[in-house]
Amino acid sequence: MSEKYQPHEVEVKWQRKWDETRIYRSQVDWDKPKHYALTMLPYPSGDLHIGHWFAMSPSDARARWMRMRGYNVLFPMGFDAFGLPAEQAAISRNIHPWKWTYSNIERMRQQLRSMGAMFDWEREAISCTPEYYKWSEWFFKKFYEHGFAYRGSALVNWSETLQTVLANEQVIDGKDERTGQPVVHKMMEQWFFAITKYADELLDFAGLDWPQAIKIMQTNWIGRSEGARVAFRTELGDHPIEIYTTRPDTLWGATFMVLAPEHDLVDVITSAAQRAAVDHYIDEIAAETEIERMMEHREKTGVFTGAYAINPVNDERIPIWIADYVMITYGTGAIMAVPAHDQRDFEFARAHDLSIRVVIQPAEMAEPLTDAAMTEAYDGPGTMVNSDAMDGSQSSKDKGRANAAIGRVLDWLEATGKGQESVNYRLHDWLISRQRYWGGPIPMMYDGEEIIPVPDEDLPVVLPEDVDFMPTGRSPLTYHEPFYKVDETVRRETDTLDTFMCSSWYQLRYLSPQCATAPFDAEEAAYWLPVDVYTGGAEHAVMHLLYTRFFTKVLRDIGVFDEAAAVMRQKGRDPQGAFDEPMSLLRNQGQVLGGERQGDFVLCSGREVGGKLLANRVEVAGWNEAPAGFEGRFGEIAHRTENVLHLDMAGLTQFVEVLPDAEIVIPGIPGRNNVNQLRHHLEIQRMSKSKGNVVNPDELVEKYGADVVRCYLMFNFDWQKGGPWNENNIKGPQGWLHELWEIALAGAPDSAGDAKRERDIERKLHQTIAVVNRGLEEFSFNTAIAEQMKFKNSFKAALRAGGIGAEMWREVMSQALRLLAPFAPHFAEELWQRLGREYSVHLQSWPQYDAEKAREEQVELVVLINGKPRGSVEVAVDIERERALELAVASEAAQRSLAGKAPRRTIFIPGRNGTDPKVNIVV
RNA sequence: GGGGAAGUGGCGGAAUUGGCAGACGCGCAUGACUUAGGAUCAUGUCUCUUUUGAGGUGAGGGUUCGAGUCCCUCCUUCCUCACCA
Repeated sequence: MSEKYQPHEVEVKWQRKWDETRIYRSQVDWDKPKHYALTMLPYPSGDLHIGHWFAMSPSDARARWMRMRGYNVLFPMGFDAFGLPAEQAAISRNIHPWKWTYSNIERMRQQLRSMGAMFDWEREAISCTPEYYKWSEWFFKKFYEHGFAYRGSALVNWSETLQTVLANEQVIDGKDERTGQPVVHKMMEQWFFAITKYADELLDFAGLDWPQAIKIMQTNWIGRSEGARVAFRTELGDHPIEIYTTRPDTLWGATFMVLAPEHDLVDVITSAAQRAAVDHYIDEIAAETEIERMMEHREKTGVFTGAYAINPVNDERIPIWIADYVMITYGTGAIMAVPAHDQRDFEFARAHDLSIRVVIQPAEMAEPLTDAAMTEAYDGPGTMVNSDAMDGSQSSKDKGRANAAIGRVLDWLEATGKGQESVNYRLHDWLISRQRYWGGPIPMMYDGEEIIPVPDEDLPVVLPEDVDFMPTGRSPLTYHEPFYKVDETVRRETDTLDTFMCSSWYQLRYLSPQCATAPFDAEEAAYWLPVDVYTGGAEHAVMHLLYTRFFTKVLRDIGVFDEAAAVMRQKGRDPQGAFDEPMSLLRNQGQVLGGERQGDFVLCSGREVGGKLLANRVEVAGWNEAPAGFEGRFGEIAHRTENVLHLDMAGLTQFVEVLPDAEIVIPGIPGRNNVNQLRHHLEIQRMSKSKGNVVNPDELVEKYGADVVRCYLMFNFDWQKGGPWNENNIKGPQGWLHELWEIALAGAPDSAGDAKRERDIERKLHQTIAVVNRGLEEFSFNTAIAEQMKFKNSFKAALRAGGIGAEMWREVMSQALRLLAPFAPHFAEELWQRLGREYSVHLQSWPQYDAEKAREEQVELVVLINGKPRGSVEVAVDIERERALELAVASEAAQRSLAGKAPRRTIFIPGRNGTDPKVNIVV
């Protein structure tokens, strides 16, 4: 009996040895091709989550593969260490954020090491250290000097719970995206980054190999739209009210205007008679949170201001209302309302008895459309009517100038000076300041109204440690006098930087985390940039991933990369485009979800038809046994397709078709229920502490060893999709490694080699190499491992059958272990050593795929009859078309189907890349 | 409501450009070994059918010699933005 594989001893041993021998140290080497592989850095929350393993260990496998293929690979790791949780821990548990963060980092570093990844720890960067945030501050100053950072007043998202403002990107459904607490809009003076200056460039993804979904999300977030700005003046006084519209072709249909309640002009134009009503409405709206304001299917409320505007296109007098369905944050915060052709305006008009005028006659309608006949707004294509000189223009479904009517009106507006063609963005400037302590200080000072940047030689502005964390909600910096009081008149900024700013450039700090004279070393940047492969979660689609693109573009434009570009030229590399985008290729992993959940046990009654129960009543039972005397079917819903339930009762599957009008009784849910509400036992959900379905990676490593966990994560999921956790499946990869261990320790056979059998295993090996390469290339880690399992099966069978000589055995093992090394680094290293090979397997070159060796000699010629496989004939791999047709037609399967007749048609499908050729015979 | 992704065995999931659907693994079944097995090994495992054969990738239609893959209609699920003017 051979020795068992002991993961713990082996893994710790090799982790130490790798450290000691520094085999993962990455250094600039201009003679080697570079590969910068980056995986998103974690926030030091306390413990490494299985999600971190799922994101990082496949990324590590891919980085290792690139390295073995001869690339000089940089695969760094660090911590995104500023942020609110540390501060909350300080307040609630009286522990300093430094201490909390550092002990978490300490712990997570150990957990990361247990993963066996090839992180180069010498390049570790931690965003909350003065050595790091000095350069965050420096960048802030650069942005300020070049007009990309400015202080401005704006309506911002304020979180009462967090006592800070948040960026738009951090607010989801009116709630803070981290804590789920509501936010309110507040007018405040804050620091902004001018990301909107790059709106158009950020819409350009040319040359980026990023997931389509991310590109679309960013495009939607930026929200570019084309239309016109038109100023309506008020009837009394000349207060122009500028509106933005994407439908200038409906200008003649504007029967009223609506301003957002927060609009500046509301106060100016409101009549004395309406003053009380308007003020009352504004107060009501202000008291609402953003969540309430965004409730679906809200009634369209609003009040008349008492003022009238003049529509510049036809000089009509129209009333001005305020309503909360107009958002101050979009466009100009004011709209012309065209109820006939905009659903929201339509609803508002009907609710407040405002007039509706049709100005687009529907294309498909013979009779003129009248407002009385309308039950909803018409926003389809048609002909402009009631629009003076523009009548007859054709309005299509297209947006912008692609629509003839819009184009014509835009020209007319420009020519008459009544309006301008205009592009609008949903994107707002990035609100960068936070009223919190645990962030990078903003290096600015104030002398009264005057803004004074902190001189470079005084950077970094250091976060004071001796502060009190009182549960006031306010940042301790605001009452730490030595910090904010620079001298008698000068006060220091007490707001800190959004942590997303710190993570917008961390890929640069990894290049030279110890560099004291610059944010990064120019030569390192010249060699390593841009990041070649970036992996991480899709939840950062419009925050981090948009910010870091913006950041990179600004740095490029203000010359931060100039020196690196010079080094590139000097080394004979073209810097053109190298600094346009931070990451050339991006892939998102999916999410590991909690395990299966028990489903509903149901009692179904109805009538039996053909082995199936047609149920007219389904009741969800609170127990798992049928009551005595119950007739019908009872069981757990194992599966459901449409209205057919697959009931599992004592391992037997029964089918129940739920009739459309069946009564469905679910305890606790009164009223009519739907078949869709029935839960089958596969329902899965996100892992969370409150659901008690969290998987702890430390325990898994303890139980199975890191390599088994790595292989399980890579093998059992489609990495880009994620899926439910099922620890039973870990037996697959575990058994595979176990068998490999047995094979390796059994040693080389002493039987003589048989040429044909050795050729067979060699062929399989090279076929495996090809599939593993493709799997790693395409982030299809599961197929890369499946193919190696298959190879193990073949090799095992071959060894049992005999005919594999010692030399071939050693050759196969050598290659197989190198294929395995990126996936199971410790295990492969251990066997590599036990087979007497030179340290380290990770310093070996990747097995070279040899197409000639992978080539099959004999293949199956598949005979298809009308496209369905019906037989096969063994033939040579390079069989000619004519010969294949002949053999196929002569085959038994074909003869049977043809029954003496000639085929109507025959099609030869050659075998690609060694796959079987086929002949389709149409009879 | 807009935008996007996806629906394949009991389960996780495979299937280059349309070319043998269900690789690999889990589970399950049978057998072997064992004092024992939640260990290990072997064999089998889409469905129906006696062989033969027939059917089968959410539903329905279409294109094609041939469709999981392409097109149209619909259903379901997930993600995302959301009164976006």
